[in-house]
Amino acid sequence: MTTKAATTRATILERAVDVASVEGLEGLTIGRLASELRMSKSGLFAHFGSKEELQLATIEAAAARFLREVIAPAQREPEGAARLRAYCEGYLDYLQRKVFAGGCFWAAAAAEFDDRPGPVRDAVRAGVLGWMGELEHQARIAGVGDAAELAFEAYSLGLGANTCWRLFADERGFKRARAAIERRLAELSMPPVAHGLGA
Amino acid sequence: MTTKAATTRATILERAVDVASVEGLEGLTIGRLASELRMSKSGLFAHFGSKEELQLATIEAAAARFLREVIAPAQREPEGAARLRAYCEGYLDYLQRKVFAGGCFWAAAAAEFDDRPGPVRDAVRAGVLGWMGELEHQARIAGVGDAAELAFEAYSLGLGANTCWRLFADERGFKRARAAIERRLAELSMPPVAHGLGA
DNA sequence: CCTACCGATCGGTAGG
DNA sequence: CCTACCGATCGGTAGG
Repeated sequence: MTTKAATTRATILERAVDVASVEGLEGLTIGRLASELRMSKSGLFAHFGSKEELQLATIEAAAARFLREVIAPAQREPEGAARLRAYCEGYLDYLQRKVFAGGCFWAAAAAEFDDRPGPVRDAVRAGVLGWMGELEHQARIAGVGDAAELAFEAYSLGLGANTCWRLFADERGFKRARAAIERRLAELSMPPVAHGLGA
Repeated sequence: MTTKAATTRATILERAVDVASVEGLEGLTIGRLASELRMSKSGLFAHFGSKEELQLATIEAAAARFLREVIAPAQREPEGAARLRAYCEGYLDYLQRKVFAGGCFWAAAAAEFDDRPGPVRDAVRAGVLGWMGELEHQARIAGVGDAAELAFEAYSLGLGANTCWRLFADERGFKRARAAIERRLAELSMPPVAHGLGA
């Protein structure tokens, strides 16, 4: 039954996403994944046809999980500043909730493939671009002058919090990222003239 | 001669650092490194004794390069705000100058090993901690209230610029990181009372 | 989805 | 620093 095959495929990919978030998309080996799932290597392999296709399918599954856990909940907030804040909060929450076993899947995949041209890099790029695009879009709606600048800052603070937490087991990165974002958002409600003070 | 062996070892490690910044410390294989350097695998291997020792030596060599290219030049500036700014500028410069073939060695190594306990992770941790510690130390001397917060922000913006540059070939991250840091440093010269406005 | 197998490459060793 | 080799694992295939 094609339904059963689809279920098996989904089971494989849920595990693949967590393995890849810890060991990387290259460290995600077919043999290891198969033995963890108590399947034969070739049985698992048949669902994808090549390691690259497995990597691409894993990225797709990670995107679906990120959408479900971070993007969609924030979309209950009205567009603009409220949704932008919800994205930032939601991202930090998603790290703390360990939605992926090894911290942010995208941060790991981006660092791993950012210098290796090919379909895998393109897929990672599309995922990260989508996230940064959402941040920028909401910043623009919120009336931020340089929305791309704010999106870059929010994105960067998320990366920093992820590194602090995974590398140092230091949860203070979450608080620090929140503080930086809140300070930045607070500035937005200041009258434009106030911005000239320090310049 | 022990001198010749040391020279060979240094040559190996210079290459290893660049390979690792692109392919990762796990993707740094002894066979590949040997063939690139036109050495036998076992000849290269003999310098280190295990792959883990090669990885640790590679991290050491990367630390020396980072010290030479980023830390040391900034240390010509007086301690405090000037040196903090020099660290940030120097870091962004070092990315643009392609001091490592694959962008920031530390960003790549941290993402790769942040979930894998062991000596390699410990060494990466020590390197990143040293960098963040420098930032925090100078922020403290500059009289910043929450020096750790500022160090976290500066560190994060560097990570973000690195990702933009490597993943998207987007140089605007450098400008954006500089803008964010300059805005933040500009706030520091404002009278304390001004900080209360947005709170 | 399985067993059985392929060539290539991995980290590492023996012996010089 | 070399040649020659080891067992294990890699991605992938044949055939069912």
